[in-house]
Amino acid sequence: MADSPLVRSAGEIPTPLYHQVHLVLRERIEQGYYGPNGMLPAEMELAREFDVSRITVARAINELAQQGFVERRRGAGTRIVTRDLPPPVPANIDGLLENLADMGNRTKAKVLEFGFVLPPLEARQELQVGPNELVQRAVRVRSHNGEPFSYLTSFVPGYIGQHLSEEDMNAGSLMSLFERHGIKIGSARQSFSAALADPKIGQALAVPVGTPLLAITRTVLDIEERGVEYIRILYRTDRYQYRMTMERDKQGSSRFKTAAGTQIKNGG
Amino acid sequence: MADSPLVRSAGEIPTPLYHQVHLVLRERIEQGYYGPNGMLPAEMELAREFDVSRITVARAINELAQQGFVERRRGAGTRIVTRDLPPPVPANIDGLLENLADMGNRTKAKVLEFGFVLPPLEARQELQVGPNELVQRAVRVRSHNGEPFSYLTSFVPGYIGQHLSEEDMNAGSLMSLFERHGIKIGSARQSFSAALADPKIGQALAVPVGTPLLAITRTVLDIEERGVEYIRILYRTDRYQYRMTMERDKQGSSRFKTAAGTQIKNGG
DNA sequence: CACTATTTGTCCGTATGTATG
DNA sequence: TCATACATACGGACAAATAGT
Repeated sequence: MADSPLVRSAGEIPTPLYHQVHLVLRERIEQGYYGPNGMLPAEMELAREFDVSRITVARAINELAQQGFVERRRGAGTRIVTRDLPPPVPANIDGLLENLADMGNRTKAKVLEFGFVLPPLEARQELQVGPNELVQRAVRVRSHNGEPFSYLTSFVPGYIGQHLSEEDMNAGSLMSLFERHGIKIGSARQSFSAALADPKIGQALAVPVGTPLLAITRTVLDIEERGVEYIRILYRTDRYQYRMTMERDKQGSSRFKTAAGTQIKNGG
Repeated sequence: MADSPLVRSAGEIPTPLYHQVHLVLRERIEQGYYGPNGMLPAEMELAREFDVSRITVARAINELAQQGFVERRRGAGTRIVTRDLPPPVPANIDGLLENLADMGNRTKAKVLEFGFVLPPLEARQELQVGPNELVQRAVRVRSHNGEPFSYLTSFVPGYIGQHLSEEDMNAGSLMSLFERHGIKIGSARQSFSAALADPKIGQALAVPVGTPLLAITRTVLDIEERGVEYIRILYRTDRYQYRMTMERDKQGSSRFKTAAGTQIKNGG
């Protein structure tokens, strides 16, 4: 019952308490934590759980009500409004899979920033470029059916980036662009993490600040193991999922053969 | 030069101006916008650029100085600190990889909740069990070197769960337990998302409420495609990363062979 | 119908944080 | 550095609506 503290402004992140509570409640509602057509716990109960004052909880809930997530009635409590039609589970999961190279074909990218810069540390390490070597940096937002779902910051070594114009970045996949310029993709490694939307990213993805985002960092190498692209992608989790399947190999060992793909969710 | 506008609290997002300025400046420095060993523009200049008061800019810069990104000297301006000595890349990345079955061996799990329940909707769908069929539910926290890094909620069909005691859940991997009871793991599918720590999870993982977490949802099937386990895992991103490598196959097609693994980060 | 417990709605006073000029 | 204005957050108090007995 002793709960973990929220981030007081004494700490690191100066985000108002009521807004933090708001975000957590919003996510719970969307995840079905309180059930469909359910009731939110009473203000006092939530105040105890989050260890804040009732007024702070009330303000968080009022914003939920203002956004149509709940309905409040004095004396009766707070009812969760059922957003019609819970997102249908796709009938054919595998049919919706898209691999890395296909991604560009079904989506559109908009270039927000473009230029040649001295790369940040991680990019330098991953791409194995010198400390004073310029790399091409691009910030883009990728959309599907006009709905933004990912925010990309990419770094490409200068000797490759010279051949890529800003218009190129608008186009489909970088993979096909690379191929066209004689660069043979050899391998890629990527890692998964999570991050919060800050004001800039939140605006670009049309989500509130503080929304949790899936973060994928990827390094692409050519067949001679030279760094070709270092990219960090932030995904809206309500519009995008990274899926993978693993199958045991025939030997029955503990190793799995894996296949990865992504799924863009249907409109919400 | 024209930058995206800051978000006044009058608008949607209640993030202090000085912190927004702080974030933008920090990113510029990391991206090399002002060059290495460069000087930050004067406070008044930045104040004009961001259209805020000089004091607001000063506060943002002071936080940068406190975090070691810049050095301030009265009358001389603000100098960007180059931090060389990049954090050493682990000598052997692949040596740190752990696959699914190995996970249990190096970590300890603590059972927080344990019992037989009617499963929530997604669990029922994934495991293909009837609406009134009981399944075993367990909530655990997994730790490495005494540091919690993941929060697991698992569902196992009743006919399997009968054979698994609460003590079993403390032990190593479920995979080896399954094998011991004659269940042949066939395949698994998982998807990646992100979520926020609520008070309960925040306490279990020792992070503040609102911390972004990597969320992995996994369904394990036996060789006859029957659901064996449905599990949702929330990971601290500062202590855990999910990595995967992809290698182009020999045909040169757009398909990749993938191998996945996880890395528990060293203590911070 | 009244009585009560619960819950939301509203106000006060106070303290601190934020942002401006 | 100061004065000012506004936002945030707290505890306390009370009123008003609701549901159950």
